[in-house]
Amino acid sequence: MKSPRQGITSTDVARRAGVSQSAVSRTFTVGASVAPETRRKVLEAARDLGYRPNAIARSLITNRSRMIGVVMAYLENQFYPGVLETLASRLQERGYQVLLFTGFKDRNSDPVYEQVMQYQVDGLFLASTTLSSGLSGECAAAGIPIVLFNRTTESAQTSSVTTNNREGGRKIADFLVAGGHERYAFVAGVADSSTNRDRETGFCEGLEKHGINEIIRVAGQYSMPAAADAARRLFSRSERPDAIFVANDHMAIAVMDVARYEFGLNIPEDVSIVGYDDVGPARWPGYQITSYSQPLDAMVDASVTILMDQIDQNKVSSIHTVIDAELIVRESARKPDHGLQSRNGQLVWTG
Amino acid sequence: MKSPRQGITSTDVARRAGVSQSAVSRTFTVGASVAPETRRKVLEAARDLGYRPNAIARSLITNRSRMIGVVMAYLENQFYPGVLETLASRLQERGYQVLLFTGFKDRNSDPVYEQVMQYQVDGLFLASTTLSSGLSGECAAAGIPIVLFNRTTESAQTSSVTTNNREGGRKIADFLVAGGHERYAFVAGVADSSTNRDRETGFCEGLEKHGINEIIRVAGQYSMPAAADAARRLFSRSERPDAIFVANDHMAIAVMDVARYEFGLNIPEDVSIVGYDDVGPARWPGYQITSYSQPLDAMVDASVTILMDQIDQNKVSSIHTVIDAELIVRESARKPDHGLQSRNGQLVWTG
DNA sequence: ATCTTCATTGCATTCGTATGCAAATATGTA
DNA sequence: TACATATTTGCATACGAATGCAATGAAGAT
Repeated sequence: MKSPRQGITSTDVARRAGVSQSAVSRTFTVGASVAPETRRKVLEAARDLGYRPNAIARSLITNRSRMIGVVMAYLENQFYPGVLETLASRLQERGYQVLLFTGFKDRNSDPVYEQVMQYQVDGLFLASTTLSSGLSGECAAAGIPIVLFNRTTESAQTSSVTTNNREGGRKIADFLVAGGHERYAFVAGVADSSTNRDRETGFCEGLEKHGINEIIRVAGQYSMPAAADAARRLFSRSERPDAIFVANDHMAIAVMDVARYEFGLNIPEDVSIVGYDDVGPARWPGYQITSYSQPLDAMVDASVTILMDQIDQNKVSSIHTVIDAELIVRESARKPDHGLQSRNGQLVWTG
Repeated sequence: MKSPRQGITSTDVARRAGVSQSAVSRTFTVGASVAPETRRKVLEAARDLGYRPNAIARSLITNRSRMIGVVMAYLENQFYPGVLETLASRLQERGYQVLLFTGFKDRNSDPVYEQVMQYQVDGLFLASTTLSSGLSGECAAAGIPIVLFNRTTESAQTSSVTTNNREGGRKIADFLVAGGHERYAFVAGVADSSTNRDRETGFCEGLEKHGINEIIRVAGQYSMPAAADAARRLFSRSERPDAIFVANDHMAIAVMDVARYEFGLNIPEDVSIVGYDDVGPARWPGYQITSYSQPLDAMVDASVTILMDQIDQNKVSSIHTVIDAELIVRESARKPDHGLQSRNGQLVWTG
């Protein structure tokens, strides 16, 4: 039981070291002019007192909080915790912190919006389908760089990092056609998300190119229960599809489980399933999902680069980075007899 | 392309509204004395200018950042993203933000430690096995309340929230014995984590009570690959165990996969597996893990309460909250013919 | 010894908001 | 109307660190 609650300030250190507060500040500022002897005295005093620079006070005067706002509506889809982890890691390497906004699935997201603006974040990493539009306008006006992660928009003042979702959809179509399927289905994510739209467009384009014009489309809302429902509808049809592209792995898992445990189907003998993201469970022996891999590290690096550049140059611009990705072939879909290639231990579809 | 980068301040608003800066501040401070008419003028001016209070500046003067530092070494175990999501949600409801520290699996955690201290967090939520000891001492000295989540310690100045891990271990022992097993094994987490230690102790106690003194112990390090290795060792023994308690579900999944796909074992016919946490995948049809459920919401609520109380009272104390939990019975372990009870749609072991 | 040059240092101010205090105004009472 | 009381307001200052500017001192050049 104690309650000091008032910290050691640079002035305290200065007094003990017998120098001015400025000298203390300069000691903790890289590139500032301090004599070696002064620095030594300051560091000693600082150590004795247990001094740490107050990041809040620094932020006020420098007008830089060194915090990046990270907005992720939910973390249930395993893809996002992974993103968060590497993102935090990369940012911390550069001396930036993560101010996290998440868990507002159902609640109103207005407060989030207010908080983001009040905390003077230096940049914003948006990985949430909702509220992208509102925030981006306001931030652009405030000169705060934004990067949309795994989604994009036409807005002139936000940047984005995605994989080539449209090409991904196309390649998946090619792959499934090469596997010799007959009835194709698509389990969609949230309809108005750019990512879902592009994957769907690409998939349809790809199938049409092969003369396939009938695609059964069901909505999975990027959620497991919704995807499971969608799967039930699919498998209850008289003409059951034998090739299903599910807009992400998170939903694909639900679809596979319904296929196996509710309809007794064998995968891939009875039905082929292809996912997107290549999340952890996709690699588990029970799933082995053939999935379009989103290279997480590269995507995060690209995002961080965009943010840092704009912060350093103090100007907001609109950069859209599209990362190359591959279709990793595992066991959840029938394999074509050509176009497969082994690349560092993984089988890849090269068409 | 633009670069304003200088915000609207309370003084700007004051000028436009024809009042003092104090009046503006008071308008945005709950409970402060402002005449309705003044407030109206201020709010109007604020809206016109797009003013938002600067949380950084406020923190400096109030000596409260309204940020809680959250330290989670890694998010791979699905339990933690769930915790993070509800925690962020609860904190935001109370006007607190989450400053997240994660992704330092391999890297040195010293910098993390420095950052936490510099950012003047009002409290600290520690869900990381490592670095708990170092941080807790320093924070206690600085008067910052800490709560250890899902781990505990004897330190007089930190609080903790856990389930009754020891009793959990005991109940699992009872359950497995009631199921009529013969050879028992334990797949451990990180050896020196309090959580693992308690679960193990309870499990051994429970078995001994039934006269079982031989338990095969292998180390899983709370990681899937390590747990898979551990499982391989277990199943390669001449006398294969038929009852395994795995210290958490994350590892249990790996153990089950190895059992099924590498050793062709049937679960629970050939081997019973019990996990801990009751994470999302434990409920997937392919796993259906019998697992000791950690009530996430209750644990988070308890943690938040502890932190908020101590922040409000401005004193650090040591509170250890132990939450009641239950063994949820599913299909990964042979079921006893007694002691089971259905409770809101789930089967629970009541011994 | 005198003058330049350059590195260090301290002073004073600044960032944007909150708040104690005293002044000013409004409200109620006799 | 005069006075007491309650409410509202602005002034001035504080929070902790960074930084432009001028002063100081040391080193080097002549």
